[in-house]
Amino acid sequence: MQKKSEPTIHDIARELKISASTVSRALQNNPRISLKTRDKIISVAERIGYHPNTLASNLRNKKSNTIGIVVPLINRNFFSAVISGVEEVAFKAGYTVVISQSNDLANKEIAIVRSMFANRVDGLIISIAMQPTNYEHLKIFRKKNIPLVFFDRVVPEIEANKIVVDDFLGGFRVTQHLIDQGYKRIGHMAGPLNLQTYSDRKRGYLEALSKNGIPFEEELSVSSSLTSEDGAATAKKLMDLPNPPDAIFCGNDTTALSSIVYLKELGLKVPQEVGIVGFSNEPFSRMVSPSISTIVQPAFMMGQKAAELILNQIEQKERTFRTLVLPTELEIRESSNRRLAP
Amino acid sequence: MQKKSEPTIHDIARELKISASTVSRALQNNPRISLKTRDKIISVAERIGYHPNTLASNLRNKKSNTIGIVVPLINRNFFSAVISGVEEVAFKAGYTVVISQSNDLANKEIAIVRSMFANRVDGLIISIAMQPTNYEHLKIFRKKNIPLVFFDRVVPEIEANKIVVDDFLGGFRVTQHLIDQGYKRIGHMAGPLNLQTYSDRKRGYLEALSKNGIPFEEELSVSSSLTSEDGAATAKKLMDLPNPPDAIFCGNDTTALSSIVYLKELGLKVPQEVGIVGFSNEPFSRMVSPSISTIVQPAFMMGQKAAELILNQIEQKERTFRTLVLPTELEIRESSNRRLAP
DNA sequence: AAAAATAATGCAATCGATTGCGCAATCTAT
DNA sequence: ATAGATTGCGCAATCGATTGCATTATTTTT
Repeated sequence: MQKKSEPTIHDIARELKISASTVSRALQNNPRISLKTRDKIISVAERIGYHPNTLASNLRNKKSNTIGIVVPLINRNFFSAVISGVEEVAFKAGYTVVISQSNDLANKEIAIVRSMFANRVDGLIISIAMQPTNYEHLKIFRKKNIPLVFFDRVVPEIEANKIVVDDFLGGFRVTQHLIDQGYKRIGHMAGPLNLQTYSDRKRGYLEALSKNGIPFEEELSVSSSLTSEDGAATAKKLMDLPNPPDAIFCGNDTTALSSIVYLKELGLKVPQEVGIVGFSNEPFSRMVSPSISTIVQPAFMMGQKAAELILNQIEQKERTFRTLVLPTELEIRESSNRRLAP
Repeated sequence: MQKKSEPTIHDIARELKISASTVSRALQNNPRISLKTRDKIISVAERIGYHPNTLASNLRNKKSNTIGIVVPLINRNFFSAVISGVEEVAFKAGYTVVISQSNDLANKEIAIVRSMFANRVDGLIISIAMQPTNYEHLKIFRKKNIPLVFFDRVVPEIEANKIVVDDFLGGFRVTQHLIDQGYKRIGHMAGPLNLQTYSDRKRGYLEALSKNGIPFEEELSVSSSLTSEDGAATAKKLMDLPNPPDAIFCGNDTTALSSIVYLKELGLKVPQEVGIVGFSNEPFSRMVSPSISTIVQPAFMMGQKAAELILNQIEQKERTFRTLVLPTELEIRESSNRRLAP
């Protein structure tokens, strides 16, 4: 269907027998235009239903007033909380936020990032997909000097502002906590180790074992994509070992939950017989039974910081790159708390 | 920082001493350009790192190849599944999808929708916020003839393609099921009744009561925003009644879960003493204990259909408006199943 | 009242890609 | 060899908003 053509500033100009320049300036409250003229312009604009064409404006200004944000999955609470944080700050500053998800697939991420670039976003905030690539699609943001902020899952080789949580300390604390609870054989359900997030958590795990004089056994750490299905499968793998663990530090809450379900099926009691700790504090974690001990990340704040960083970059206040490391907290709940267990 | 100016088709043209028209046509594989010239153009384009400026192209074409989707909350499984369905179909058809969330706030919804309009999305798919408005921001899509598809939460007074699930039948089945299980006094935790979704569910509930000769008592139906907190508060309200219900049909799974938690605190057994059914099948619902009976909605399919409808409209294959009603299924789990309960 | 200063507005180019129309070069047919 | 067809490409306008520079209208100054 033929697009009805929208009224433009030229239509307003024609109606009032003035120039489009004047209309444009009036609509931007440029003081060079008299109040009288401006009022006339505004009233005509309203009458004919004028809506500025941002495309034209963006083209001319080389600026879209839009910030792109790319996450692996929007339905992970951690990511949606980060998004909300970004939105809060960006909206206040007059920016629009466009969200996309990569589904952890490299190709989709590449397509999305290209499209955002093509649409000339003023900045990009991204947590990269699990599936590894060469990150050429992100390097062009650096090359073209378009503000880029990584959060949570970062690309070490690209120079940019980055915000991460202290995954190492998180992993360390989880493991130390399990040891303190008297668990003797602690397994680890790791994420893809090409991502620093997950390798740091594992390093924390190893460090805690080592500090406590517990030898690490390769078979006790299994890496996967951390979907719900992976959780059950990995739990099975671990429990099928000749010498199975009596506690599992899971890479996220989703796998922690599916592990608990699997252990229940085996007739094992959590936390009495097997301790479980997750990571990221999904909302269901405190509601399920047993409630899941987990690492709480300041997701909303992470989003706020990411937005602040990118706005600073866009507005050229900053020329150096920083890596912010945000703190995490261990929230001890039932799934790892033998002392409180009935 | 001065935006480094991107190479354009004019740069390519200058380099090869040909016109920009030719470059433009070559890059679109227009047969009017000879293979030899095209190859030269493409190789120069690659060498100098040319990336088309979609803004300019969209402006000229009055088309952005973008579909907007607005949902109340991206971290509700139902909505993120719909989004995934939309994305799947839209990507295949060569469209980009931009996602935004209204947080159920009218003002944010208005701002988002305006911005999408200003950016000239080719179509908009929306599930409206709980907070009611006059929907002027959506009516302009109709006025300007820009394709608009409502899903789940629709605006009855606006003529457009709509996709809903059979909420009435869903509500009916839930209630009938509870009656079949022998529950005698069935409460209902309703959503905001200005939304058809929720009023239909309530109508289903009323119809089932009536069919079974059970008189409806006003105090047994409480309306709220259905957040987790609302769930616990409403459950308290219902259980504090002089004659409290022995079953609750909750407006969603989130409130079903928080109700269960609250009932447990009261020392009441679910489903033995109180039966609970939710709506929408969040992933946690089958994992928690007791697992939550719920209504399964074909969310992903809903997204696919929404995308198909909007693509048809964009490509002018359709001129009439339809309302698709998708089926739902009752998934009986532990929270309402007295017979299986230990 | 003429000159100078100030205020208000217009002209035309620009952002980058697209496209109708026309011109020139090459090829085909007679 | 020449009219006619075909192929390959360029000119210039267009999409809608913005802005440096000029121009005109108005006010102030002497």
